[in-house]
Amino acid sequence: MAKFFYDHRLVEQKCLKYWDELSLFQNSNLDLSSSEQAKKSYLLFAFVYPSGSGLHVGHVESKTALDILARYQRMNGQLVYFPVGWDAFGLPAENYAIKTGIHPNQTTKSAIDTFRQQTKRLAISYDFSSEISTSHPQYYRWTQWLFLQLYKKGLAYQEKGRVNWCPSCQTVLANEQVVNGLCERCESEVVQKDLKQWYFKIKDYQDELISGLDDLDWPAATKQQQLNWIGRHEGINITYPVYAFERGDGGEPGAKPSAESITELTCFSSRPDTNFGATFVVLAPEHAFAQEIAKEKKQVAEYLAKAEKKTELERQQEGRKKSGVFTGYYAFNRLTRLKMPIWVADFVLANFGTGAVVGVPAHDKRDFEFVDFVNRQQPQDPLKVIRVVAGPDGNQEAITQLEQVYEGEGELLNSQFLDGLMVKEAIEKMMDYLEEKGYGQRVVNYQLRDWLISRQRYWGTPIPIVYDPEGKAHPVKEEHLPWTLPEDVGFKPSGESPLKSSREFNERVERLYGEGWKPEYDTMDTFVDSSWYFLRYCDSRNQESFASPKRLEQWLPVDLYLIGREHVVLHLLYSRFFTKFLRYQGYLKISEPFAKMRHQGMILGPDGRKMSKSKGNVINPDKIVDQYGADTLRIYEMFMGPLETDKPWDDRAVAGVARFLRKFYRLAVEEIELVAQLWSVGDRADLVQKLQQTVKKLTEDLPKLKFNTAIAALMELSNLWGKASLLRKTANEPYLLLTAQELLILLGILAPLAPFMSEELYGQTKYAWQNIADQTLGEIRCELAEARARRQALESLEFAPSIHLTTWPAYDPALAQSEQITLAVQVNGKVRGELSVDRDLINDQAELLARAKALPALEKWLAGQKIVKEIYVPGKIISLVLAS
RNA sequence: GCCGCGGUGGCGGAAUUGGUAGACGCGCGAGACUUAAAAUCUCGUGCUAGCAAUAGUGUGUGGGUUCGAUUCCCACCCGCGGCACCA
Repeated sequence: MAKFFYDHRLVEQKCLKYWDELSLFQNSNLDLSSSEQAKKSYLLFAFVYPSGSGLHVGHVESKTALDILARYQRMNGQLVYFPVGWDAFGLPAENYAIKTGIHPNQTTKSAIDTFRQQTKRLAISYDFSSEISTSHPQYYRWTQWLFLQLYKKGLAYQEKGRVNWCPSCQTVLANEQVVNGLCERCESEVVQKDLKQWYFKIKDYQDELISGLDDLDWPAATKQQQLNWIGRHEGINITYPVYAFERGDGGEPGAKPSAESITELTCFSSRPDTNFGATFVVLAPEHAFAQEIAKEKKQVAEYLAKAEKKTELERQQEGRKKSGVFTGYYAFNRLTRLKMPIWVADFVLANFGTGAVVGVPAHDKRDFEFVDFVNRQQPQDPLKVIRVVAGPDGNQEAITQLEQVYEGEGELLNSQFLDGLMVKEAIEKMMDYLEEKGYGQRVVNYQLRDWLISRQRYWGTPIPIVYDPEGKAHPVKEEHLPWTLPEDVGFKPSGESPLKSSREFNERVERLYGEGWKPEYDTMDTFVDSSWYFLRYCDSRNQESFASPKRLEQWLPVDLYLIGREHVVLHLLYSRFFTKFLRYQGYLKISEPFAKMRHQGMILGPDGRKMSKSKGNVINPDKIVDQYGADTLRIYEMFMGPLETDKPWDDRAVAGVARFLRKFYRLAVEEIELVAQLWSVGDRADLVQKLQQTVKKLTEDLPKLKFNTAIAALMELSNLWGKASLLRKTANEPYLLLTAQELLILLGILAPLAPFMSEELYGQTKYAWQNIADQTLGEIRCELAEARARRQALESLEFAPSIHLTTWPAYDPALAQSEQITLAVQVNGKVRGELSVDRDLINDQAELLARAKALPALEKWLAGQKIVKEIYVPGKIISLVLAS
């Protein structure tokens, strides 16, 4: 029985060695002729950070999915490029170095080795000949080159900016490392600090980053998230003159300002229709006018100081609780002729719009909350609440409580020339009016900020900038690239960038640029590394440029990008930004890098929660491969459910997949033997039809990434095959269930999913049938003439060196259809019977209706009833409607 | 609060230009093999009633359109993900 036992360890070892010898799928031909170009397929899997803990079952899912597609496409004659690389810079390796003193170079290298070996073990058909790593000088020299191009065009600039600072770790933290206002690592409170930082001017491309989304085949949710992040808001900047009224002086409706205006304030509003309800103005603490007032007014200065000191944690804990201070100044509302007190409050954001807003408490919850705060403080001089939009039911009552604040659509009131209009029209009319009067100007605002790329970290790409003795920044000369990351640094956190401690780095700069020159000590955000890697893949060994124009034109855009949802905002935005920039510089012809994108779901622990070491619910893929083999792991993960949803792990279901593969193997080996021994084909019409249907199903499902249903189809086939095999065992004379050709078809469709087992069975087939020529005809139990013919047929079969180099089997649509069709027969919408007929009759409505009505099962439903309507949906259903 | 996604057996999930709901797998039950267990194999398995044929019922809830709704429309409930004082 040993020959029916699939020894996955042995087979996998053998196959991996064999594929290595064949260099299977390595050294992809990247220079395509124009006729080949139409068949190119560039498949991209999200860049992997090679962590110390090795490959995760989540990686296995997405890598396998793309691998199946890659193999399927190759078998269909497409020219597939499926590259691999490592997002090797980053914090964990550096933190590990801080803890242990082991250099990140070393830990990263060994982590990559582990990942590569694990990936190969899963038969992921990457082209390892083009492998890249972001920490390799031949990669990051081009990251630096990209920085320099941006610098030349003024898109990389330096500015003082707010950063998250962990006082305990003595370092800057990325936003993602701040969890609820606390440092991710040591849980101390994060403070804000002003540091001079490098930025990329992504805002220059904000409109294109919106419009570019239109034609992409991306999940709608992903596009929406990009849009939300960019946050485009149309509105109007309204300018108000500012006066220093005394309390109680003038400023009542209709009153004229008693003095000349001191200055003007501009407020951004997307709801100018409500301006007749505006009763105050609020400035962000960082607003220039607020800063100016602080010089003369102690209270304001104190408030600004307090706001400045507020940590992210305090801000979050406060929630929507309002605070603020009165400036003593008033803005004049030229529409209502009302004086509007100017306050400073930290609920207004400095970096959106103008940093100043006009308060309409009746129609904005935040404004109402602020009024609530102010009127508690100074009940003798309350801020007013004026309703200017009626509720949906025409409700016009005064607004005195937060719950009544109305932000929706409705009819305008108390608004002079806007009265009676609906909000949408009123907005337009008011904007026209304000522009005409010169009180305002239409503008568009964005939530998107420029990209802060400086990191006070060691393990990253050095920023290629040097400073002259006066402290002025200069770009590193291109001939000095790669601007190598020094190795002689201390890892103990000192509050300064680790690069500062490198003697070699400082000496290098003085040697190359002159005495007193200093290097930039910061490194780049690792998002910079990972936002152009798909370009480098096109020509990853090029020494003269980041990739040759020809290669870039041939392979871009990426045909399918499979990526986790966690990268949906920043990574994609940055990659698109670089692509657009390089296009404008003439390096690229495409304006969007990823034509089609899909997201894999998360694989959850058996308890249904996210896998994590602390929860102890992590599944180690290596163990599954050891126990069941790589094919089982691959197929199980594809069978769990749709690729894009989150799915919990189930150990018992893994065993189910292993059972399926073992059974398939046993049946195939059995059949291979018999094909070599005998010729008579038994009764197997069902099986042949099922085979055809299965080929059809896989041909349709695999390109759509619907692997779970494809695998279910294969299981159905093997169930049927198993039954037929069992039946054969009871027969007197053995017969064939599948011919040689049919068996090869079956192995062919299994190949992308189970590359090891299919290869092994293909090898056995080849061996058994090639040796058949040596057998004497006397051993073959059938008619001599037929035997000759069959043997010739077998000998004429051509075998490729590997099943993975064979062609995807075609199916015969006619054979895939069954000769009989089954129609459901409904009476008053309920299924009451079934009608089986020859397919030929499918369009013979009269005959089918007659037969349906004659069904015995329907007798009791139709007896004595009158049929008022008869419906026939070809091939599907017959519906009879009775008189009620 | 806003945006997005989803809700189908004991579990993972199939099936949507509206046409026999529950494919496939897990689990469970029964049986075969075995001294026995494991493994393997066979049969059964939405729920309720019935020995059974069968009938009723059933895709988060309520309503609507239709001969017919998991699928379309309206209202609501619940869960998940993202953003969050963006004026």
